[in-house]
Amino acid sequence: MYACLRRKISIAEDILCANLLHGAQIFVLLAEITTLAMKATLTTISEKTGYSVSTVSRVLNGKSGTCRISAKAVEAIMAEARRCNYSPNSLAQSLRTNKTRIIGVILPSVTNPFFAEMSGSIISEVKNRGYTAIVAVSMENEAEQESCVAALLSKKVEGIIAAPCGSNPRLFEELCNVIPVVFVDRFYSGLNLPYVTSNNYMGSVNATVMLINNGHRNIACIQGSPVSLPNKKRVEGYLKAMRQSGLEENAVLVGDEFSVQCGYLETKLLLSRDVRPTAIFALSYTIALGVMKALQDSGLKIGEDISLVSFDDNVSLDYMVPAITRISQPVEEMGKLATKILIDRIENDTAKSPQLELTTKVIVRESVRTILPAL
Amino acid sequence: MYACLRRKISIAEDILCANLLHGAQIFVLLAEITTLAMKATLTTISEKTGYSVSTVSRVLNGKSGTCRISAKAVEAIMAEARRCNYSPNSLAQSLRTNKTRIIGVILPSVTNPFFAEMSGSIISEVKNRGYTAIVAVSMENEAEQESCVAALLSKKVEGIIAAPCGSNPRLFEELCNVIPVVFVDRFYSGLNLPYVTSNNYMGSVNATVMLINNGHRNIACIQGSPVSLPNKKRVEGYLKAMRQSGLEENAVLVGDEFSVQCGYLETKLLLSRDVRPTAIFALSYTIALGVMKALQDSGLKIGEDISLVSFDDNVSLDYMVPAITRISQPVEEMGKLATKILIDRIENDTAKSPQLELTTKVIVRESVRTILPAL
DNA sequence: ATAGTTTGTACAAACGTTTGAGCAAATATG
DNA sequence: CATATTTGCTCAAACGTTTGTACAAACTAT
Repeated sequence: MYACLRRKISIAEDILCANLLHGAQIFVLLAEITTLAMKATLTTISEKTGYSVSTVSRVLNGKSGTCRISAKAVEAIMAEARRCNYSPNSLAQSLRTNKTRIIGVILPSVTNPFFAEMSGSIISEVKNRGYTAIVAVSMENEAEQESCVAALLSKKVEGIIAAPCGSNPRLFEELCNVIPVVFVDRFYSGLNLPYVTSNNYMGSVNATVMLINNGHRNIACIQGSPVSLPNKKRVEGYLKAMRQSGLEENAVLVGDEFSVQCGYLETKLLLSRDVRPTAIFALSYTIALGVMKALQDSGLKIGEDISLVSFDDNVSLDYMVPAITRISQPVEEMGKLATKILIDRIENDTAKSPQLELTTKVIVRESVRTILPAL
Repeated sequence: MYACLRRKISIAEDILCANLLHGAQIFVLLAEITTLAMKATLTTISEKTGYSVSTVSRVLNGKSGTCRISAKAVEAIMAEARRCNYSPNSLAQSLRTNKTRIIGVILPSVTNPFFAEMSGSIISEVKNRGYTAIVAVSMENEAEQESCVAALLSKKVEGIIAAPCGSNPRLFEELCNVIPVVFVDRFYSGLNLPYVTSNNYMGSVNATVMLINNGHRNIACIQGSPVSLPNKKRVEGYLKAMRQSGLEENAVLVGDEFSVQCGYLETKLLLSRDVRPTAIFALSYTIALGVMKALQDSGLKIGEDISLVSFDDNVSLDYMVPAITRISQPVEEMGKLATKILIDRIENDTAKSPQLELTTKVIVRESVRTILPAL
C-alpha cells in the first residue's frame, strides 16, 4: 500500500549514502518524507506534545470546552495535528463508537439514465449530510441483490436505500430488523416500510387521458417487467383511464421487459395486427427507443401516422424528430428525500418513516397527433 | 440503529407479560429475536463453543489446516457460526490488518452517460475482485475534488481510480505518495502515473478524415472544456487531419464546455458566418445534442443540408433521424482495465503501472453526406 | 522409562479511537 | 488554616479482529 512511499524513502536513503558530506540537508529531506510516511495518530501527537492520548482526542473532537482543557494544550495539540496533517482513522472511530456514517445504496443498475440520476442525487445528498455512500448494483438479479446486502452489512453501513428487484420481500423483511431501510422508486406493498416513489398510477392515467382527449381510441401500451411495482401501477393507470372512457375493449397491453428490444419487437407485432393502434404508450424510455426504431423501419411518421408517449424523462427525447411527449418523474427529488428520511431515522430513532408518492409531470412535445372525431 | 429490533423485543416482552401461561412458546420467540439482536462476534462464538477467540478466528478464516485444529473444533465452531449468522466486522478486521479492501473512485459526474457507464463498469469489476468501491463525485470542481480525496482517505481506501478535473496536478501528485492512483479517461501528462484512456487523438483524426474523404472542406469543430486532456487530444487530431489535407485555413474551432448549451450556441454562431461549414464535428455527445437542436431550429436537415459527427457513443444516437455517425470509446473496457491495474498494484507492489490508450471505433450511420467534388 | 516430537489449544498484544472515572494541584470558601 | 470546589489532565477499558508465542497433553522413538 505504501509502496511509492517506501520507494521514495529508499531513494532518499540512496541519496544519503551518496552524499554523506551534505548530511544536514539530506536529513531535512528525510524528515519531510518521514512526516508523510509516519501516518499521524493520536499516539504520535500525544508523544510529540507530551499530552495524553485522551486529551489529544478531546481537543481534536472539539471537546476542549466541555472538558476543561487549557488553552495552551489546545494550541499545542492543534498545531501538531496540522503540522503532521492528522486525519482520524475512521475505522478505529467507527469500531469504538459503533457509528460508521456510511449508508448503503442498492440499485438495479447505474447506467440506466433513471438510476444514474438517482445515484447522483443520493451520493450528493448523503455527502451533504456528512455521510458516505456505498452504491451496490443488483443487476435486477435477486441473488446478486442478496450479495450486495451482505457486502454492505459487513461494511457496517448504518442504513440502506434500495430500489429492490424481484418480487420476494424476504430479504428486506429480515434486513429491516437489523438496520433502517428506505425504498426508492420501487417497494414491496406487503412491507410497511418507508418509501419514496412517484405517482406512477396518476402519471399513467394522465398520459392515457391525454391521448384519449386527442381523439385516440386504439391505444396500445407496452409494459416493462410485470413484477416491478412502478410498472404495475402504470399498467393500472392505463387500464383505469381506458375503462373510464369506455375503451376497455380497445385496451392492448403487451411487453414484459424494460428494454429497447422489447419495445422494438412488440411494436412490430402491434403493427401487424388487424386493428392497428393509433397511439403507443411506452412505459419506459428504453421501450420508447425500441418503438421509435420499429416505427422508422415501417416508414411510419411519429406524430403523424402514429402517436407516441413515453414514461420517464430523458434529455435526448427533445432531440428526436419529432420531440417525444413524455411523463417525467422528479428523480432527483426522490433521491434527496429518500436520503433525508433515512438519515433522519438513523439519527433519531423516533423520526417518522413516511411513504411518499411525488407527482409526475406531463411534458408535452410533438409526438401526439390530434385525431378529429369521424362524424 | 437497532431501533426496530428494540421495538420488536419490547413487543415480545409485552406479549410475554400478557401471556405468562404460554411461557415456553414465548421463550422461543424471544430466543429467535435475541439471536438476531445479539450481533455475533468471535467472542460470542468463543463463549458458546468453549474454544478461545483465536481458535475461532483461525477456523473461520479457513486456517484450520495450517494451524492444526481438530476436526471436532472446526465442526463445532462452524456450526455455531452458521447458527448465529456470523459475519465478520470489517472495521475490526481492517483496523487490525491494515487492509480495508475498499477502493475509491472519483468521477466528475455520474449522470453523464459516459461516466455512468464508467462507474457501472468499475463498480462491477471491483466487486468481482472482492473489493468494495466508494464512488465520489467532484462535479468538475477542484475544491470538491479535494474534499472527495479527503473523505476517501479517511475511509482508508487502498487505492483510487480518478478521472480528475481541473488542470492542477498538485492534489494527485501528493496523493500518489500515499496510495496507488490510476487515472481513467483523463490524466495529467506531467505526472508519470498509470492511466487508461482511449486514443482520442486518432479517433478525432479518423472522424475528420472521414468527413474530408466524403468531400467536406469546411469542417467546424465544437470543443468542450479546453483544459480537459481528452478534449485537447481531440482538437489536436482534428487540426492534424485538416493540416494534412491542406485544409488548415478552413479549420474552425469553437466552443469551451461539454454541454448541450455550448453546442447549441456555437452552432447558431457557425450558421451565421459568411462561410458556412458543410459539416460539424461535435467533440461530445452533449454538444452534439445542442448542435442538433440548433440545426432543427434553422430547418437544416442533418445528412442532407449539413453533416454531423459526434464523439462518444450513446444508444439514443441511433434513434435520431437520421441516426448520428460517431466515434465510440470502449468505456466499459477502460473501467475494467483501470480497476485491474489498480488492484494488481495494491496486491503486488511490483506490478507494472502501464499507460494505456485503447482504440476508438467509428460507428457509421446516416448523418454524413457525401459531397461530390465540383469539377 | 526417557527424551523428543507433534498436536491442539490458549494467552496476550496490537490496530486507533472514545469515554467514564479518577486524581493531583490549584483555587475558592468558610 | 482547614475544607470544599474547580481545573487540567491521565488511566484504563473497550470496540472486534489477527497473529506470534507459549504450553500442556498426547504421541513416537529410543
